[in-house]
Amino acid sequence: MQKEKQSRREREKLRQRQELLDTALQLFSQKGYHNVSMHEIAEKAEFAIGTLYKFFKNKEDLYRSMVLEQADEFDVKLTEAISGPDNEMEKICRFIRVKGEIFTRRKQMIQLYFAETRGISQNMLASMDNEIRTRHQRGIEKLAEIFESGIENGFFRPVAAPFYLAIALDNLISSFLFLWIEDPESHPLPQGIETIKAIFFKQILNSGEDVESC
Amino acid sequence: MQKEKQSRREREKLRQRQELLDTALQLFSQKGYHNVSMHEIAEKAEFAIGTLYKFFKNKEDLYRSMVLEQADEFDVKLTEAISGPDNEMEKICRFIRVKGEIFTRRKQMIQLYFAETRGISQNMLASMDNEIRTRHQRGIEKLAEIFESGIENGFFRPVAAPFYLAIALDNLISSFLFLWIEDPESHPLPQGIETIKAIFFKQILNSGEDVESC
Amino acid sequence: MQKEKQSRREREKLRQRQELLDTALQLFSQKGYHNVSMHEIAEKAEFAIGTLYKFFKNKEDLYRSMVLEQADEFDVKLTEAISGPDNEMEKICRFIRVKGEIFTRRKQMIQLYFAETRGISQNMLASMDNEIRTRHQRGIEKLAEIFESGIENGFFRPVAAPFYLAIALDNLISSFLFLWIEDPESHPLPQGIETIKAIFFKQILNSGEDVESC
Amino acid sequence: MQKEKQSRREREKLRQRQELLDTALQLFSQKGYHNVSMHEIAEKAEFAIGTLYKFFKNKEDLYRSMVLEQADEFDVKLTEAISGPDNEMEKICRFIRVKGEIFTRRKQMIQLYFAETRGISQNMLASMDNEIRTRHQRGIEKLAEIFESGIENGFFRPVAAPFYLAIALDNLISSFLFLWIEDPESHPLPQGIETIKAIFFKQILNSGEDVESC
DNA sequence: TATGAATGAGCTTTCATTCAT
DNA sequence: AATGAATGAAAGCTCATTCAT
Repeated sequence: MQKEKQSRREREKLRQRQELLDTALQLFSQKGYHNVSMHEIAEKAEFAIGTLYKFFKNKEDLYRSMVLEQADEFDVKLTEAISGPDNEMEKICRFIRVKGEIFTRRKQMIQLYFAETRGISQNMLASMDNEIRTRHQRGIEKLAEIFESGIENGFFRPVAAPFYLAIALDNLISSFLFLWIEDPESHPLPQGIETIKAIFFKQILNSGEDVESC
Repeated sequence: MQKEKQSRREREKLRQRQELLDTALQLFSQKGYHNVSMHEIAEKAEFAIGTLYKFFKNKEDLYRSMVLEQADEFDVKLTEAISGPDNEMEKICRFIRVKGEIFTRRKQMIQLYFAETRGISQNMLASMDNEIRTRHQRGIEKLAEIFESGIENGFFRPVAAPFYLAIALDNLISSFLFLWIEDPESHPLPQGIETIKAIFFKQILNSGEDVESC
Repeated sequence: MQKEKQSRREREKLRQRQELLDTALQLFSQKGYHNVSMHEIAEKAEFAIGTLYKFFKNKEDLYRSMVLEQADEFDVKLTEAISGPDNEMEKICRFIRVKGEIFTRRKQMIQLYFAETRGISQNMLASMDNEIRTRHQRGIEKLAEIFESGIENGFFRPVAAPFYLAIALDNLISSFLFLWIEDPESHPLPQGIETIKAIFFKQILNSGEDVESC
Repeated sequence: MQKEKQSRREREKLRQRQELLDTALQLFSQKGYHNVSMHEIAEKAEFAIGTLYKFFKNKEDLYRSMVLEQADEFDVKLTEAISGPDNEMEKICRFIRVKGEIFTRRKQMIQLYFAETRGISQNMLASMDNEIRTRHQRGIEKLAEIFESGIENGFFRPVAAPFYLAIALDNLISSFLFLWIEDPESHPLPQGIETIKAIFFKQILNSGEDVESC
């Protein structure tokens, strides 16, 4: 019973922590790190300022935790998408689809994510920066492996190093997703995907038929 | 003589202004807008704080001026690169080359430029933001026109809308340039250019030979 | 008990606020608005600068609050003095007495009050200025009503419009009070009151005896 | 010739000084000491800031000089008014008239003058303050002498000490002048003068006829 | 001699963080 | 354990004053 109570309390604590992280995400992505005060976060999340500092030792820590949490989810999903027994084209199609879904559901997060994965972020924490980059790097490497095995079994043509193919694809996807986010009416997602297929896959696929399945 | 003196003073003033802008660029791109104080800029540039305020009416104005100056140079050069009487492939080759040169000479600036041209920046000035984006947009449109005319006269294959081709190319270039900036040894520029050619141009060119000329 | 605690805290808060207002009054009236810094007020009142800003949202707000508080007390007391069922002469005697008492107790305040009620103050807040003037105006009008009814029932002689009589009396009182404040030994209050009686009341009273009662 | 040139130069200098003082009066009385910058004064007077400092060693000195100059003029005129061989009533009539004229011509100055002659001024310079007060004091004493001699030769009734009569009259005049300045339409000057006569002179004059001559 | 560019002390205000309750 | 009042370092900015030209 003591244990159960303990765990109930702990669950409660985790829930509160999550609430703070969610509020932080919302405010930080809306206004940027320096334009959000700890008081504002505490107030919006309906906690006392002191409580905020029980969960996160300072503003940086809160920001760091929030970004890492977001990156975690991002990476977990993308890794999932390109794992499993399916063939390479299917994996890549799923990669595109999942990346699109994440973008759709979390426009907020994207700003943060890209701010951090690009060399753009001037954010305090070299360490956080590195951690996120490393993770993104690993994602890219996973994707590269797909291309590698795809090339090995004759699915793709070796038009470039697998790593570069992964880089190219990842960025092409992002480009069109950004376009779509900024103006969804003028640039619907399917159009972006079509373009990627037309430019990228027509070139690297040995047989063009499979592209349609995406 | 009076006139000469006048212009000497004015030149001196411009030089000082430029020095301040350079210092500001350096600090802002290293640490981010909110982590640089006006005193820090003044001190680093070896001016009194009051002098800083003679040149720029406030911090925002300084930042704005600095970013716009950078964007100006960026855009002027890129626009130059894709103007003139040459054929489309040559223009695009020059575009790639010039973009690479700019990246090479001004790593600092790039962070800022991308921070602003993407939807990432939560920076105060919607107006500045818009101005830069508009300019970048125009650059893309110029590039799109190249593709359009290239398609019209049978140089390129109409694999996608010219605007999307421009988006794709611009982003592919940036991707590999970033790669190179982060780790020039592992990812030399020529390799990036090769990849772009292999993926992008092999696909859209009607005749493959010209790619070599880049 | 909860309630009591609440009210204790609130009382404490009000006490602190009052302390700040008192310090502000002291410094502002000694040195003038622009010659007192927020840090100086905070230090003298033994609060941290941040605490000062918890109570007043900026310097102007602090000044405004302080002046209005003073004016409030001033006006409340003077209005009280000339209200009630007594005859006109008694009211006016009380007006003189109360005005004297206020001057006695609050030399500081007077400087501020006069700075504001005269056309002298170039103080930022037209609104505050107006509010205080309006209030002073109302006080004068009340006094004028006394003269009016005093004239109606034959107590005073209609030597001038009631409003002008009020103006004249109010200023005569102030004149002698200032004299006394500047040098109480040479110009004791009773002498001033005697002079007002001799000049003003001898002239407007229908029967001279009542003057003695003041 | 050298001398003449010298004096021409000196006259020129004086003219410039006067121009600066005039500009200073205008700005200071409009906006208050702390809301006017030395640059603003220099610019409005069309002098270089350095030149301003050639004439006045600092802001305080400029302000001081300007106020004293104004007070000088004020006092000179009022002293003139109550000097000469005329009888007391005529002198006092002239005093009222001249004070009115000064008010009329120089609303600006009045604010400053009163700000300084009352205990109101929190202005830096105790010395200036004292000088002006002393001067004002002397003016009052001159007026008191009039009353004294007027009493001596039976012109006025000794209803109060001459000094207090002077104080009372001076303040009554100011009161109605202020009233008139604030709202000339509702409170024309003649009405104020009538009231002073009715209240003050009816009481202290031995023979009422002369009042009309004012 | 007149100029005005340059200076930097000092102002108001914000906000991350602490700690007594 | 949770609270939020209190703290004070540090920011952006102004302006009186100086001094090289």
